[in-house]
Amino acid sequence: MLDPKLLRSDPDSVAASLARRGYALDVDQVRTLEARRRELQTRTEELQNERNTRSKEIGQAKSRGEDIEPLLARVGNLGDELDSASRELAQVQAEFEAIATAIPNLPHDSVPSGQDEEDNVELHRWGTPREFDFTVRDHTDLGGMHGYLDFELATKITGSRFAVMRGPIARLHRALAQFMLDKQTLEHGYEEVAVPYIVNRDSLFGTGQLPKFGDDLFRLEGDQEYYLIPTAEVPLTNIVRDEIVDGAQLPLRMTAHTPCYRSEAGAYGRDTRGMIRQHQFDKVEMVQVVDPGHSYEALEEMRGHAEAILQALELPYRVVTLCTGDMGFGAAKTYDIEVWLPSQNTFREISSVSNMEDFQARRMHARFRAQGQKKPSLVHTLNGSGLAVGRCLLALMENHQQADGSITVPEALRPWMGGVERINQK
RNA sequence: GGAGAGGUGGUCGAGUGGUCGAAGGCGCCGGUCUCGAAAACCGGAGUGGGUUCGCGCCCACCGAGGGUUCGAAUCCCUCCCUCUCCGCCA
Repeated sequence: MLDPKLLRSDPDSVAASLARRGYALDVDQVRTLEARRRELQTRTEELQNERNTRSKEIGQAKSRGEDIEPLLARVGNLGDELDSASRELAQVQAEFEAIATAIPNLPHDSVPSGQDEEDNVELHRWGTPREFDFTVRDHTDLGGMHGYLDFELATKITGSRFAVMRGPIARLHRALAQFMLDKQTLEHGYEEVAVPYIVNRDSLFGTGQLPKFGDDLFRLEGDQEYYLIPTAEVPLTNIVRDEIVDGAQLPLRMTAHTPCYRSEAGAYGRDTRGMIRQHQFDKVEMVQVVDPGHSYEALEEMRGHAEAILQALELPYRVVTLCTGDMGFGAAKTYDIEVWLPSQNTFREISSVSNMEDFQARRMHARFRAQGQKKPSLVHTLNGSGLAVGRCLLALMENHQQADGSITVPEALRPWMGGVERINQK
């Protein structure tokens, strides 16, 4: 959520900034609502003041043993007037709120303008895609050779966009997650957190998935309004919801390995083959809660934490700065890390690292108190994949495949694979 | 599933219709003392919002939402949550 004060005081420059990301803010509507709000709020508060004053007088008169009848008469229909005024005010405020919570974050000045992924700007590349002297198999074929990766089975058990992994591939998947967690906790200073995979509406509102993007979520049946998490960003970031953190404790660095559930509504027909786009996938997520003065340093740092995983796994990748049109709802700036996929002869997203600035913090009322500061201020929140485990698995299979279909385990990963150097096809 | 207890400020905790935004403790900030610190003592400070150039003034907030009343932390209703015991269970 944007700062409502900014939205009120300077809707024109807010609109200009939003226009960069293709969002048309109805400035006239904001102005009209704001004028009405001001009028109604002033009136309501005046009436409340009057009621309070009169009631106090009655109380005092009563305690002195005086007759309160004349005072009661003076109250008249104050209550009715107040009622209608506050009702109208609540309505206008709700309208304003509905508009405000649906507005995406303002892009940072350093974010390139653009419409879609075509306009993203490459920052740098790492590694060189391998030259293969045999016909490259994609991960679906590699995994399918001996039933280590079975999509048909998953379709029977559940439906489309699910996978069953078995044997060495299941182990490789597990090893990757463990490796990533250890890297983030032992080398990059994150605290490992185990979180619920089911969250409530408030949490999803806090990180920005609700109210606008409910279609992308799996909602559970039952009395409670519960949802499966689309990413560990939700439970991790909501740790600081409604909290005032001691400034000395910042930055908070937290990581979690969780499954992620996405309905992928609107993605029909895209990436239907293989495990690029699944309803359920594992991810190691990084979240930082930082002092606003340091959030862009933290963003660069987190990008490095994600890159370190790919480097250790010897997977070529590139980093792009998302353009204004391609950024997520709550992000002020986002880097995507895209891993090389030989079968597709292109780079595919494997991590997304974003600075949300105070966008989520304002929705969550996540604040901190700086040393010696009287007033709490909003924190900045950041999140990034470190990394998507499923996509990492398929990237590893494809990039490190051999002519016979076996897969070389990168050296850095072997300790998590019990020393296994190569996954043979039986 | 059954029975009970409870949700109050950064935190703990008092408060059952009228200057209660709320005692007290802890923690925090400032001061005195000290070479410095600790202790002790004195003082200060809730959060959000409106309005004003500003001092300030005003409004809301005691889990959430309704209701009763001139007036609600306090009474009534609905809901949510937490804890304890029993049952069941990984």
